Amino acid sequence: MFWGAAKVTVDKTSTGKGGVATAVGRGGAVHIADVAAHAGVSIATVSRALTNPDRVNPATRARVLEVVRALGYMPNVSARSLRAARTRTVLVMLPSFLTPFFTVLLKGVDDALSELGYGLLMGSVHEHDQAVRLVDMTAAGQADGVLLLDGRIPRGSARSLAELHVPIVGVSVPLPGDAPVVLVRERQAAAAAAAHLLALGHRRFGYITGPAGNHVDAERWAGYAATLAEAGIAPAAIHRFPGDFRVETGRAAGRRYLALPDRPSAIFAASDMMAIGFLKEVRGAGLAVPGDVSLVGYDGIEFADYCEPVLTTIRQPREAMGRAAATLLVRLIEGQPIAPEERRPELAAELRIGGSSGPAPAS
Amino acid sequence: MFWGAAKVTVDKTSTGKGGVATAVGRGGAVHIADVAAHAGVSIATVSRALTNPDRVNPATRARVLEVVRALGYMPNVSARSLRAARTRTVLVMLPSFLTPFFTVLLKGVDDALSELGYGLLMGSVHEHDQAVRLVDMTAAGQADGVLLLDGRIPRGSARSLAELHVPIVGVSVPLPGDAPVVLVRERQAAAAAAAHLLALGHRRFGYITGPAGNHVDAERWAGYAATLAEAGIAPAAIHRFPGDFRVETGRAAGRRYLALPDRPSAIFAASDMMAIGFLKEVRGAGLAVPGDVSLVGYDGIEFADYCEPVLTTIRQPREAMGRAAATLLVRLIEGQPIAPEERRPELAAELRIGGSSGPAPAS
DNA sequence: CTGAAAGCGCTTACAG
DNA sequence: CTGAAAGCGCTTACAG
Repeated sequence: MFWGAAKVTVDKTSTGKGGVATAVGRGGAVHIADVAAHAGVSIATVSRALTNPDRVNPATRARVLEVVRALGYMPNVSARSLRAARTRTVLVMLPSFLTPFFTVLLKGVDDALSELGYGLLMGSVHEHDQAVRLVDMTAAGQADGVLLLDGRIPRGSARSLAELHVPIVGVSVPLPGDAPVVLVRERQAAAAAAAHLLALGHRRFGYITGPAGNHVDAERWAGYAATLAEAGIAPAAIHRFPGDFRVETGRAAGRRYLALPDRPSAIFAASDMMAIGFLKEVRGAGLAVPGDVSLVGYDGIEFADYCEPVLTTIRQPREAMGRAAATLLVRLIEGQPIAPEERRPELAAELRIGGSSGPAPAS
Repeated sequence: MFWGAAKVTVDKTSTGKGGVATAVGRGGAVHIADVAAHAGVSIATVSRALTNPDRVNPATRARVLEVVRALGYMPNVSARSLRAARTRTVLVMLPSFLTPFFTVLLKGVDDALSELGYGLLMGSVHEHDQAVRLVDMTAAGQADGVLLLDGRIPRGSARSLAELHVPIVGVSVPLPGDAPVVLVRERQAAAAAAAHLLALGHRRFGYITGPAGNHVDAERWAGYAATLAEAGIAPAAIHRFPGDFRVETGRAAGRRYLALPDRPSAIFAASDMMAIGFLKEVRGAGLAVPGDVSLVGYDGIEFADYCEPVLTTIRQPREAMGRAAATLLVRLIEGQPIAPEERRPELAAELRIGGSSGPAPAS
């Protein structure tokens, strides 16, 4: 699924027993020279038949491919990469802990990459030295490009990355220069959440934030606050609960909420995980959702559907985001032209109304 | 995080601007010859200073490493792998869709591998040709060994894998021969679930199964049924709902359950995801959990804690499982001796009582 | 402890 | 359309 050349050499055909088992059995030690000898051609021709089929006489090509199949030959990846100076592999930078959000994004990336004949190397972003390592790995010839899925990458590092001419594409993270970035219309989506809550009659609002400096958090807040402002609610009147997208900070927000003298009746959380944490705490304290407080999350993870009540949320097109980013990166790597207007695709996220949001309490 | 040699050459040191930026800036084109020239030694010495530090004079080594740092040299991975005939990379086979269960397992794998200086290549197992591809990839020199995390691999393929001498370690999946496998005491855990339900007074039981032929499903069923049998409940009297670990099949089980004339009062699901799906359906139909039906899941995913009510479940030591498997595989790859009694470690899984299980209804 | 040299398995101009 | 040959960037016996 992630090794492009596999399409050429294996698949259903080499599943059989016969010569294959023998060949692979002795340690996968079938080399291009073996194929050449069996097919009665030079190794150059074998190589071409595999990587540039149309530069080889059809009959010769057929013979070579038949021998490849019979012997179960698989080109050595290191040798190929070394010589060709490209790995057909992409380094995907993720947070060290794979959340349900990234899991699905990654599936989109994996599927697209696989179709394009590229492999996937995963890199977890731990505390620091992130960007440095990215550059190092690509510079060391381990990958042809980088997919930045983790918005937590510090801006400075992203800048140096771009300057270092490593093909890079971001998802929901602004990159300097003209590096392609797949975006989501965060403001629009957050505005829809605000409009939904306003329509239910709410007038006292809260917001559970993402981590400081995070791009999507800023956008979500901007869309939410702007729409509320249009309805006469000043941003300063919106109670902000600090969070970092994780469930624990949602719980902390819930506890802070419970301690408030004058509680908002509507809460918008910048992630579903935080909404779920908040829900747990306030329901645990005996509050009714949405009877006492309405709640809207963000992301649209599967689990939102299994909350009690079902979480109203903004569904991000995670798989499409991953696919779009992977496709752009491969085009970038392969030097295909990317028009300016294609560099910042903005995908739509949609409000999905569940049971966690309802009419404002009479109060 | 997944590239061993990074420890030698980079980390905090090369973060600076100076020469590094310049060197990396021109495309990472710093080669071992550049380092050798700057340090006034041969490339052989540079190579040794990096891979076999103690075979180099300390003063020479220090000088070389200083130049490496200053130039930001990173050995080319393909060249190194090609020459050394090893990649220091492990291929991890996973289901194509990363569930919360595998996500955490993978984190354990990643952490351990990283500490051991190994990289991680992810392979999703799609429908077929799975094992073939595994062998192909390792045979093609892309990885030094395989970690089998997906119990769905057909036995036959696993057998051929083992016969092909590819270093392989499984998690919760029996492998032929003496290939190491990290196991969990499934029977014991399932027995604990049964004992818990019996203690609550239940006498009518159900079981939501895993996919047909799955090893852990068989073990869980065996432990559950055996314990119930000791209490006088014949296995044939346990209602089996077919499932495959995924949430959808849990929902289907819920619908079947609701249609039953004589409903069991206690259900044990072979996965949390199925328990969550079941919960959703039966609560949606107005049943009370545990008032009408008690529910016990399996896995201990985080989300079990956010269900309403909190799911009683069997918590598997996912991270430890991943770490153990990764460690065994590296030992196998590096030819270190592994005593027979170390080849099948059995980790404990523990019952975690939540709110989804309660006293049997009076009826 | 260090260096010169072979060679890992391929791909790719360069001829023909 | 095909082949001979160079060479990708390293590591590793082999000498010294």
